[in-house]
Amino acid sequence: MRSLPCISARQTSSAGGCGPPRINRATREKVVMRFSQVLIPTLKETPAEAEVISHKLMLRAGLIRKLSSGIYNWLPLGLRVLRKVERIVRQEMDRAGAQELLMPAVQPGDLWRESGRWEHYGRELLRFKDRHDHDYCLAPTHEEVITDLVRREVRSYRDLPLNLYQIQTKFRDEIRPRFGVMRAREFLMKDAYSFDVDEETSAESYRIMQKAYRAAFQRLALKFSVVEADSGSIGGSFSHEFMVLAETGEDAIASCESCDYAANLEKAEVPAPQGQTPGPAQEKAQVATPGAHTVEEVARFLKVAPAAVAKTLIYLADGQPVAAMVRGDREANEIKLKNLTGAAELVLAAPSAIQEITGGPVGFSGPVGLAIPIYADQELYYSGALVVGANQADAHLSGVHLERDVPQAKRADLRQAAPGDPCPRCGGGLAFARGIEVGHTFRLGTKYSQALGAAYLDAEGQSKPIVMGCYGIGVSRIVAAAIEQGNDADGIIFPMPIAPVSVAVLPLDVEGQAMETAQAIYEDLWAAGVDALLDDRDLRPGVKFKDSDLLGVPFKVVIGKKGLKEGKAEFKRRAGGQTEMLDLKEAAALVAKMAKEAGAQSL
RNA sequence: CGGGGCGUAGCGCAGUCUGGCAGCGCACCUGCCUUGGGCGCAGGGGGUCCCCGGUUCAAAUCCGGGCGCCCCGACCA
Repeated sequence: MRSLPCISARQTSSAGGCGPPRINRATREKVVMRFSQVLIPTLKETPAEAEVISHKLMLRAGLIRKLSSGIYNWLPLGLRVLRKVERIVRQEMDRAGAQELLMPAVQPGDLWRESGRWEHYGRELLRFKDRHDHDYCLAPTHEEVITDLVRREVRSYRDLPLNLYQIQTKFRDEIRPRFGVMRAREFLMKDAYSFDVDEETSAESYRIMQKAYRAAFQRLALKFSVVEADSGSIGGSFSHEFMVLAETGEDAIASCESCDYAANLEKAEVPAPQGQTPGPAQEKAQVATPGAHTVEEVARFLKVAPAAVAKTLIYLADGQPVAAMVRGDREANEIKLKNLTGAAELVLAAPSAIQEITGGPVGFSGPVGLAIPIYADQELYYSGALVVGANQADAHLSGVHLERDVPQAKRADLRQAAPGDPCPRCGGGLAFARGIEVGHTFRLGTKYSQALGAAYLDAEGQSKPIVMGCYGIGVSRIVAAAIEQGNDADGIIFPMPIAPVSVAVLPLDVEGQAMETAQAIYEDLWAAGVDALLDDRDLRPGVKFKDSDLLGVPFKVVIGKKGLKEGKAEFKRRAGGQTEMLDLKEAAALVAKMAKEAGAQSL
């Protein structure tokens, strides 16, 4: 029987006597994954702060602990998961030809002023001053720094293309951190930046990253979907999001049932209705609608369908009032409106502002006579007679025809896609799902290279701006996303490639043959390149089973009296299935083989 | 930032309305027992009742102020 290479024995309180030899503290180069020695503070009860399942389970399994709102400690087992995710991402980036570097988390404000984002990024950018009273910020992303680096070091088209990435802690002062590490303020992110001579080669770099992302998420064993997305404050022409599909996802996704079109709901295009727009059907007329504020109330009062009513929403776009109109039974898409107005900030106007702008109270706004920019959803042009607010209390206008009565309105795609809408690409049906954004790829064009003067000399000696792309993966968020996808009543079910350990070895008796056998299997597994956790605690079997399940360890090897009598170890998969009896002599080798086939990699 | 809620032992909570010994379960420590799915019995330790101020003979409890956290809405990997 093997024994550990320790010089002096260490006893744990739980063993309470002459247990098996322990690893010497002074000589522990050897990996220690003994439950009694690792900090794994599992909880029976769920802390009150957690709402979603991944957050609850990460706390209960002792993977993380909160330090402050949106700021977490990663405990030993949680860190192992994080490191495994990180390693897969790193390997796929390297494979795709990207080069790893590391940039500072603390960055000078002046650089952000140069790109214009010191003013535009908003409160999410955590700013502070150093002792010399100079502005600094905690980096939420690294376009400025990487562009600054490249503009200094890259001169010639011969230096391009270039793809640089890092895996680093970011800080975004989220308005409302929630769901544990899912939406934390401090989080671990992989961010890559590509630099190319023109749009064509930049598109190729983009394709390479897309491919690397697909490979990474496949290896992470996550169910995901790639969708078209809004590029938000990062900017650029277009972008894709990688969504892990989960009911609790914060994003809604629309995808075509016939072709491969898929988009974030906030981006999903709505095609214009078919056919000719009708002419005016009625004369415009004011009607009394006492107390009818909502579309429902107005429609019921006037005995028309909600679709015959047009909502007029008053927004402030960078402080300037604008009106947005959608059909009464539709939802306005604020992202689309924001992009149409080109505003950095778009908020619904407060009731007092609405009164001031329209002359009427909330619920009675309408486009007729409004002296502010008006954006009207294209669908509204297919009605010959709309009901709209009259900009005075208790009154609406009926028979309104947009082209006749509101000629200055800008016709646009302004509403949220909804069930029943056709696919904007092929006309097929749209399906709706929810997802967690774990990756985002952007074509940046020359936005940052022009702002910061990152240029190269082409073969003719002409100076040209470098064409950029940027590519993010939320490493810490993936851990939460994986748990959202893999859990049951007993706890986490980790995919093998990112499990904190691949195998839990449970001796049901911590003295004698069971413990010796378990320890031998534990060591053989490590020797075979499979990481294992030995539950050497002197506790009842039930506790060990529960903890092992809670932690989501994919494989379990149980050594108990029953099996030992027959020279067998018991093997069970966390994801389900029958218990198998393995011959003790080959148990470790067999389990190691199965673990590797399932994607196990020792950390 | 707006709206709602919470803050009492490591965790989950009761006590607060109606001021009067600071409690329960789990966890932890000791002993016994038990040993195949969070076992049982006995004993024990542990409190800035979030902080500051006020009212009162007396404050976890009432009043004022502050801080922290969670949930619902607008931002993002």
